[in-house]
Amino acid sequence: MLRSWRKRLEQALISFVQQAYSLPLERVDFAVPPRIEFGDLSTPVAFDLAKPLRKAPRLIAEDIVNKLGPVEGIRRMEAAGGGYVNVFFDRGLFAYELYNNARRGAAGLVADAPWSGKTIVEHTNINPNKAAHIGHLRNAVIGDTFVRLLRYLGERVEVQNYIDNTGVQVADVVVGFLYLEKKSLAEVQAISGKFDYYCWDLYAKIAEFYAGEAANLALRSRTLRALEAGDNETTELADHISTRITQAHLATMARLGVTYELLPRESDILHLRFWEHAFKLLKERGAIIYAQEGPSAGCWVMRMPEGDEAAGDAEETEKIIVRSDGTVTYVGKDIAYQLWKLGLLGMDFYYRPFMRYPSGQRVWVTLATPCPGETPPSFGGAQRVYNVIDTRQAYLQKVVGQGLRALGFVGQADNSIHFSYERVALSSACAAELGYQTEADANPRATVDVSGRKGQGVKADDLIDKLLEKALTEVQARHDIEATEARRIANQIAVGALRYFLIKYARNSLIAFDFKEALSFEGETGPYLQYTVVRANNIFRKLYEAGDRSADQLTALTTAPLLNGFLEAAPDIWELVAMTARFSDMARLAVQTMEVSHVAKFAFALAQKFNLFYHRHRILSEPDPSRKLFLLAVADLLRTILTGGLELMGMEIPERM
RNA sequence: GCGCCCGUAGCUCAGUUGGAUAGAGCGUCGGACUUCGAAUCCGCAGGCCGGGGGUUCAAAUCCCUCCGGGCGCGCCA
Repeated sequence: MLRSWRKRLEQALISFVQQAYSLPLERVDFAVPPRIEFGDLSTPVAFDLAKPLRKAPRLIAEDIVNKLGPVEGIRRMEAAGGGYVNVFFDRGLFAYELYNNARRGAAGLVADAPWSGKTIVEHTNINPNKAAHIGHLRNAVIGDTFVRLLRYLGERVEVQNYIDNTGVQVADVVVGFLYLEKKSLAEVQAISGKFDYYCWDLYAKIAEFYAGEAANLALRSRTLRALEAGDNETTELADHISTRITQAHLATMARLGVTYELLPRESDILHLRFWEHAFKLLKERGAIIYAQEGPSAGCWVMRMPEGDEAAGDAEETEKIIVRSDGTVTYVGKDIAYQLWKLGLLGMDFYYRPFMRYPSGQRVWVTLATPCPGETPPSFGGAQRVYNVIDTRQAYLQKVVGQGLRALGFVGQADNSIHFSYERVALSSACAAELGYQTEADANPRATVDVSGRKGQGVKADDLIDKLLEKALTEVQARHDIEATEARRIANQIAVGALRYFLIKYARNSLIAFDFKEALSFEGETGPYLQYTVVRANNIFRKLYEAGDRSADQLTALTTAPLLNGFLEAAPDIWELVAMTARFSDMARLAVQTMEVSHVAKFAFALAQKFNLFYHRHRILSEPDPSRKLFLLAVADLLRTILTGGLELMGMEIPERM
């Protein structure tokens, strides 16, 4: 809605500049003034006109203010500072329209029509050979929040979680079971308890096993080849491991409200010969070549230009795509997968249902052979793909893009976007707490890497359990309610705290994980936001309990003149109202910049404003009925918008806190 | 060596396409619960935005350079 108001003003300014100065303007930029006294919108347009008009910006601004004439919804304008044009809305009219839109529900908030085509977001992508840890959670929560943002803006989104079930990491655990623990498939199947935790420990032992005897490392290559060939006992064991671990990952993510639609498996890319097809194309185009000599002799490699070629110091590095033992690296398989995602491969998977969420939503998994039963939805073939992968893989993503370009898919390569983010490391204190380093080693400024290979990290389920336990204590300290209800609320709080913690940092910022911060429920945290909405909801619950039904017809009773009277007299409340209008702008910005932390920062700022409002104005005991109506409308607007913000972040609103 | 990222208050971090007096949280200290629930609110203190140069009417933001830190450059992913 704010956008249409802005548009109206922009049009008026453009035609005025055309008329008065005979200058064509394509667009006018607007900003939110730093303080509410400066108005509701501000434009530096006079600064841009200063040069062509050879006139001081301040004078141009005054000219615009004096001569522009009336614009619907604009109460007044003024020239300010060195040449800003500050614009003041008709507060009543604005609030009235805003409130009526919001009351229509989510649809009232959505501003954009969907553009044609489908968007695939690929996230999580944990190697299915061990339990998920805190680093994986950051990926999944950022990815899931981004998906919610895209859907809010009206885009058609398909969520994929790639299962790398034929890679070295799975092979390592297979080797661990077969040769280190000497277990048969049946024995592995019989392992009870948390299988992902069991594999976490086993995987941590494998490096030592390889280092022990030279022959041990050959077992990895042998296992890897068996996995690619398929249809053997080794593959059966690997399938059991990766499927069981994938189930564990999906269960962990479901605890946080993160869901998927398709699990594309790497083994199917191989067995359906997606890779062979892509390999053929790459060879035909000369995108990859066979290395006769040098360190990569016997491998198929892609040449990557490096340095400034024009300057003549063009050095080339080689990226191995097919190993000398004939197996394919991750990059090779990813090129084939990207081609499929963008609908460029001309081949498709087979599918079967993998599991069903409590909501009824279904997750599908790819297959290499036809499967009778339900017809799957149409997967793949997207116009645009976001790959949520941490920044350390930027080089590999570049190689994959290079591969697509070499095949002639230049525009499509640009539409396959690396959604890059920094990793989570352990703070020094945290690493010491977990016994990964001694107090003496601890450098308070440094961090310790999370490493699945070393078995170092905070496991996702452990962290969620810890949050849950703390939340339960807090809930029980405040309310005397039955156990299941307390647990449900504690769960909502735990999830809110964790998701907010993982979203509030900009994606470029490395998170030094610290239990004290992650487990905090005060200040800039998820529970703070939830508490804010709970407070607002309580007002309406109390009202209802007292038999007051006026809230049911708030919009009918709340007229623009009534709103205007109060809003003109209360700049702090107007500031709160005006801020809620920026919700859609914020969502658009978050998608444009691929920065989900904007949602977090916006929601927090809004909650702060509301808590201040809540503190200053007592609503239920307000004696003036029309003022009470006004305050109720403000609280109602706020809780609607803030609830929408929390939904974007995957946070639920507890009944009480 | 080459490439990418970062450096803002004691600590952890925000800061829209360059815009008006650089903001939060935590921590410290001091206040506010007979009130719609204090998981809250208010106040105090705390900054050559790593250094230097440049572009601009305007730089924390863009360019150059130096210093300090992280990551990548595997027949792992």
